[in-house]
Formats: sequence, structure tokens, C-alpha cells
Amino acid sequence: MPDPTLLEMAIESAGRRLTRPRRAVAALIDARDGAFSAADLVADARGQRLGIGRATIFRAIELLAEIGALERIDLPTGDHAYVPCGPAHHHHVVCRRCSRSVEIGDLGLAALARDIARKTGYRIDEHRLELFGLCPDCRRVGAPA
Amino acid sequence: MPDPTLLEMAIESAGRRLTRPRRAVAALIDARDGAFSAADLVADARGQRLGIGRATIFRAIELLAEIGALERIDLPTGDHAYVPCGPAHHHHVVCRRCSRSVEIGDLGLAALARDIARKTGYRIDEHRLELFGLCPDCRRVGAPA
DNA sequence: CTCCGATTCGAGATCGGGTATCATTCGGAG
DNA sequence: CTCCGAATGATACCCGATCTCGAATCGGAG
Ligand SMILES: [Zn+2]
Ligand SMILES: [Zn+2]
Ligand SMILES: [Zn+2]
Ligand SMILES: [Zn+2]
Repeated sequence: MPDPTLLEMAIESAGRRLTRPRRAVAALIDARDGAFSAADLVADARGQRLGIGRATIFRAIELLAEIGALERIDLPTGDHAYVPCGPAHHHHVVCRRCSRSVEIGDLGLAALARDIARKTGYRIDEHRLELFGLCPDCRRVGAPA
Repeated sequence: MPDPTLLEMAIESAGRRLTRPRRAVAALIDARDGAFSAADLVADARGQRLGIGRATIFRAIELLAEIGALERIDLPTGDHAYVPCGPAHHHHVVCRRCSRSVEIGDLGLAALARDIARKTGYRIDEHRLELFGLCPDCRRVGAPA
């Protein structure tokens, strides 16, 4: 079993079955670079004539999100995208042109959330910060669209 | 013309027509408290036997979002919700139980975004911070679900 | 290695938010 | 009051996502 990828290992160490379709989806994700939509994976799978069912792809995405190997991003357009990532709390900066993303640490946001809790009286359980813009490569390429 | 509501004024001052359906949608939103889904408004409209078309409600939401009187929130579930708000840049804290929300100012996030831009090399155009938890009322009410 | 039950799969139906179309109506400027 | 472009609403449509269910698969026990 050569080359057990990060995603595959994440599935195994979460105690879930490592099936062929799941491996295939993991490979599709690895072959990508940056954030992708479920539709992207479905298209990739069809293009490569893998016999992966549509529902299976959604289920694999769901599983990977559950175990923290994938995170859902809400694009400014309202569409959903996913980005592979580690389980530790963090946030993402996503290029709106090529979809490549980088993780950033909490950078004092947890403290800010506490501050907000104190000021508003809300008990804050969860927060999400997403940043969008142009990655270094895409800044170089074209006129700043 | 008694009681020109904030939403109505926002529509007028944006130079858009103030039609009966739009007033009705504005009223539905005012009657609500906190974040709501498009489906909520559709249900409300049907419930009150207003003859408002489904598409019209979506268009009114779109319009209000365009002029900054409404903002789309992406709930942790992946669903979309909307929350009435002013046009200045800000963020929202949303109660996951009753959907009431409060606006919070930028609180140094713009500076943080600049810092992230410098560290990552991305040119950051847009960011979104959303916080979820329990509002003061809902904290009191039940066991912390 | 073989077997078996639980899990997962795949195909297709279905659901639901959101949009496109288009004839009709309406707001509001003049 | 008139008039015209903007807005409406009924309907069809699109597409992401989920559900259903019989069949295939996985992986541990023996
Ligand atoms: Zn890029
Ligand atoms: Zn954080
Ligand atoms: Zn609440
Ligand atoms: Zn901000």
C-alpha cells in the first residue's frame, strides 16, 4: 500500500472504513489545489470515468468534514466550497481567482471573541472568519480585476 | 403615509421604487426579530394570505442586500439567513436558538486583515466574521443545549 | 482463507433554495 | 392624467444536496 495520503490516514485514524470510492475522492482532492466545490469533484470523477456515484462523493465530503480533514467555506457568492485542512482551529484566506488558500492561526481572535461575549452578553460557541482576495501569483498575472 | 420604516426609507433613498410588495416584505422583516431565511418570509407571506409571489420575495431580499439594508449570514449548518443591518462595515453575533443578532464594529479586524495580507502575500479584498452562540435570554431559559 | 454482518455504494427519485421567462400591472415623473 | 420603464407573479426550470433501497464491499472473527 504505497503512499498513504494525509486524507486516507485521517479517515483510518478516525476509525472509518477506507473504501475504494473514498480513496478515489481523496485522490481527486489531492489532485486539486485549493478550494473546490462538490460539483468540481463530481465533474472530475466523471471526467476520469471513475464509477463513483454522485451521492458517494457528497458522503465522502461530509465524512471528511466531520473528521476535520476538510472545512466548508462560504464564498461571497453564496456558493459552498471545501478546503482541505488540519483539525486545529484556524481560518482561511482564499484566492477568489484560483481558489488556492492558506490557513492562518487564530491570531488573537479567540480573545476577541471573549471580548465580544463580554460586551454583548452572548455566550459564543463558534466563530468563523474567512478572507478573500488575490494570492501572490494572481496579483502578478492580470490587471487587478 | 404613516410610519415610513427604516427599510422603506432605505429603499427610497437608494432611488428604487417603493412598491406594495416591497413594503409588505419590509413589514414581514420588521415583524421578525433577528435572522431569518427566505423560506421564513415565504411562509409568513403565505400565512398572512398576502398575494406576494415567491420570486418577488427573493427579489426584495436581493434588493435589500444590494443596498446594504440586509446582509446574508452563512449559518454553521450551511443554510443561508439574512439579518437587517446598517450599511457600515460590521459583523454579526447570532443566537443559534432564537436567531436574534447584534452587530459589532470592526474591533481591530481591519488591522488584522492588513497584518494577514502582509504575512501571506495575499491582497485581501473582503472578509467575513460571524459568531454564533446563545443570546442572554436564551442562556437563561434552558439547559445549555 | 472464508464467511458474515454492518457499513458503504450507486442509481434514481426527490427535495428545496434560487433563478429565468414573459405577459401583465404599477409607480411616479412630468 | 398619461405614459413608460420597472416591478410583479405564475410558472417552468436549474442545480446542489439528500433520501431510498437493493446490491456490493469491507474487514474482523474463526
Ligand atoms: Zn490565485
Ligand atoms: Zn478563530
Ligand atoms: Zn436567543
Ligand atoms: Zn470587519
